[in-house]
Amino acid sequence: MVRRTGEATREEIRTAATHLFRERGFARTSVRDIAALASSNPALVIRHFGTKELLFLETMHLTIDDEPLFDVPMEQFGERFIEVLLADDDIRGVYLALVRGSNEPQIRTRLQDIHEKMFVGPVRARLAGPDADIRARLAAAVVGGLLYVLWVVGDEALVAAEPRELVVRYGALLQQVLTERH
Amino acid sequence: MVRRTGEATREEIRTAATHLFRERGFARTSVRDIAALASSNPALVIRHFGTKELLFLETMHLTIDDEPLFDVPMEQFGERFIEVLLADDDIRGVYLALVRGSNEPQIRTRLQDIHEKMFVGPVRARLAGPDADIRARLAAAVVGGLLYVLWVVGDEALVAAEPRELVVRYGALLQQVLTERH
DNA sequence: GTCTATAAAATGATAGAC
DNA sequence: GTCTATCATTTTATAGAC
Repeated sequence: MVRRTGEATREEIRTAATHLFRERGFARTSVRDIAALASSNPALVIRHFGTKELLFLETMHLTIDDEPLFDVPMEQFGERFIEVLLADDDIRGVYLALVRGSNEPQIRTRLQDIHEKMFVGPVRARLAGPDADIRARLAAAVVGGLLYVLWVVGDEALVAAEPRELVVRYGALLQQVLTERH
Repeated sequence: MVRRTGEATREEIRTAATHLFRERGFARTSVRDIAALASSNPALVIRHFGTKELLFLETMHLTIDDEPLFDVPMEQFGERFIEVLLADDDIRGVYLALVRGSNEPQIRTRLQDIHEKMFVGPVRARLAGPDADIRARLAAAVVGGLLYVLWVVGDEALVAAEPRELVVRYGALLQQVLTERH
């Protein structure tokens, strides 16, 4: 067997780090906290992952299944997109940790990557024309605005609103932007 | 004379703090840094302002002149609003510092206040109907989305774009959302 | 009001025994 | 691979002389 017992420890540390970074963010999570939750010790955390920041970058990532998830008619894309984003529980924690940690250049770069792949990409794939890129980026700003207001700012009226109402209203709004009837 | 020399020191500390908090944010600005820039010392900073966080809250605020600035026809409001937000140099630094520091409950509360007064308020004042509040909040999310994408994420294509093009395109987009032609 | 000196605590990371 | 002990630094905040 090639497998070593270290692999299990490594995985426990990774799990603990994922949990804590999502919950408290980068700055408020210490290497000691992670070690404690993983029933390990700080030295091992560093030994396995190098630095706290490398561990953060290794755990804080997001992916989106574009093709299968958005196999809906184009006129329902706006609503469906918002629905998927708000339904996925992983997104919120990772997103918040990245936004609040974005003072660190590496973390900000990760935020850019995720923004590009999760927001800009899916939208641009559904637009055409010479200005498709900038239109997609502005539509992605609209999408990001909802997550920002719900999760970073925490607009109390919107947080307390019926999720379905948010999906319908903001979905329609996004759709309107994408369709762009002048 | 009632004025004491302490007032000048206090003002220098306030100025230094404003500058550094805008430039580097809360976490990356130390009381020592502020004292050094103010040609003072850490003890005096604390003596005058209590804690670093109180000093942060005293310096990081924004106001908007609603009435005089938005004295334009309603159909130009969207573009004008975006134009004003992007033109004001104070906003960016304060906004970034608040977003990145929003792990701290007090800082997040301040962000909520500013969001309410700067974004939700002006928009809602121009909407009517039973759903004016939620529509204003969703439109404010759209507005926040642009600042978020430009300043927090730093979408390189948008940052590099002609400011005028952003104002025109995103202004039209916001206008469309406010006018809401179905 | 001002400042030097320092307290008190927390942090990321490392050395070296096992 | 693991862990104890600790280094080295940085932080906010305070005590007390002037």
